[in-house]
Amino acid sequence: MDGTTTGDTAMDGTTRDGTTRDGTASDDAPKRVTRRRARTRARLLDAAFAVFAAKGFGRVSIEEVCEAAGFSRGAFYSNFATLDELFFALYQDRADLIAAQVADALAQDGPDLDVPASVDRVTEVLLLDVDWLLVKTDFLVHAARDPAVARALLDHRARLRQAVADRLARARGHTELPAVLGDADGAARAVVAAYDGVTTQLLLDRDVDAARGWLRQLLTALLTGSSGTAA
Amino acid sequence: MDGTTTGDTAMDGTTRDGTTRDGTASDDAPKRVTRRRARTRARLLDAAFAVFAAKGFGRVSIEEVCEAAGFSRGAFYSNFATLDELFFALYQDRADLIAAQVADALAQDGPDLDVPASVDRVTEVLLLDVDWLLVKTDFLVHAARDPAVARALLDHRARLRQAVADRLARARGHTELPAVLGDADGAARAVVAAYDGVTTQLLLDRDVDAARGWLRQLLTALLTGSSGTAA
DNA sequence: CTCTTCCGATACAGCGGTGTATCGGATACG
DNA sequence: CGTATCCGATACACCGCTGTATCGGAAGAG
Repeated sequence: MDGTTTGDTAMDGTTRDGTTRDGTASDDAPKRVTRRRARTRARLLDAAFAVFAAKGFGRVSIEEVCEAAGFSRGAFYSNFATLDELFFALYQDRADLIAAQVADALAQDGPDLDVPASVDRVTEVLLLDVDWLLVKTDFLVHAARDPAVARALLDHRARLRQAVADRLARARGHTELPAVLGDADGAARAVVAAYDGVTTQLLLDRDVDAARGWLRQLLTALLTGSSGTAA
Repeated sequence: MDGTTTGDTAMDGTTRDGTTRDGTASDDAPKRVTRRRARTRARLLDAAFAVFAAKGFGRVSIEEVCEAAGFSRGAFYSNFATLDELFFALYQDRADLIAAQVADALAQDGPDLDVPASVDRVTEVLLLDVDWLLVKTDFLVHAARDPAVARALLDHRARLRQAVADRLARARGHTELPAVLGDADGAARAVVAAYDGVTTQLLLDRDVDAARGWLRQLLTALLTGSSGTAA
């Protein structure tokens, strides 16, 4: 998880660090980290996020991203090989961030699970930023047609699901969970599915509060078997 | 639901039937239906579906659609004003078809609801064609950034949800449903959310059978409170 | 401070797609 | 069967964007 791609799969991160017209060998060890470079890269990623959220990945040109970031195309081509590559990096960064936040939210209460409280915290994190959901869905659509990208997304989802499953398993016995969904992993899958489902609706009506309340209700229903009202 | 758009909102279906260089008034009544026209339009739509499914709406040009349909761009511009408009029409057609199939599947058993059987039938219909799910998700992404389109999609979803809710309400008393989700409408929302959630996963792993089984399990869990195994 | 290295700006072809205007052949109608 | 109409094919001008090659100035090392 160093930021660059693994190497053997598609989406080969051969930008310029190592290959190109220097002619030197293609070691994946960048000669120097160079501070300025990191800053422009970050600014490019931020600008790209904003532009993608506003117009959708499919309708964005490299030039637009550069303009939004205050650079010219030279900067882009120095940091990325293609727009897809930038998109991938962008997703990776933000997804890791979210995953950490979720893990954090799940770790906050003691060994016995306080379902409503946990659900509230996780819901807060997951449905915080509509722009992120927009970009994430763009990425889903993108991944659905590129196996390599799909794999990365599946990995990320698996990590999230695992965190949930661990949490649920740890609580088994303390708080009784309805066995209707199978083991903890099955329950975790259900949680993720609920999240995805609510996300879809949220993208259309843009009502974050409603989505949060609704996700809470859905999750507590799934996990406890009783309604979790009181918005 | 006449095929063309409502008129006052965005996505104005002004193609050529009524306006353009004829100069005549812009009645939405096309002068003549013209049989050939309908056929080419249908072929364009079919070709577009295939191309969209394969490459994604964002990566498809008008020219590609025409080539796939065996026409030249003249045919396209004669039938649609923009690619967005075609996409909208395409979605409308297929969505109506699916809605009808679902309604049909729901109407098949008697007044008391046979949950597993109904779930099986509906699941079969909804997760039949991965290509459709791909296009549908493209459309979602599209709608998420265009309020007019979002509205159309929300309407369609509302219709589906209503069909489910009606079916569930009709069964109240005959088959006891767990009240954890609130009224029939709440349960219907849950059903839709489960569908959307499973769809997301399916787009990534492309495992239709697993998705069907999983959706079945999820739905029966939600609607009966007991696991619905035996794949 | 000097010098090397690196990075991003600029210039340049070139392609692919768009939208429009025009025309010849197909189609429905009497 | 003739004819008015409609439809789709063809040709044309036109950007917008891409990718590359080159260069001047910033940043780090000594």
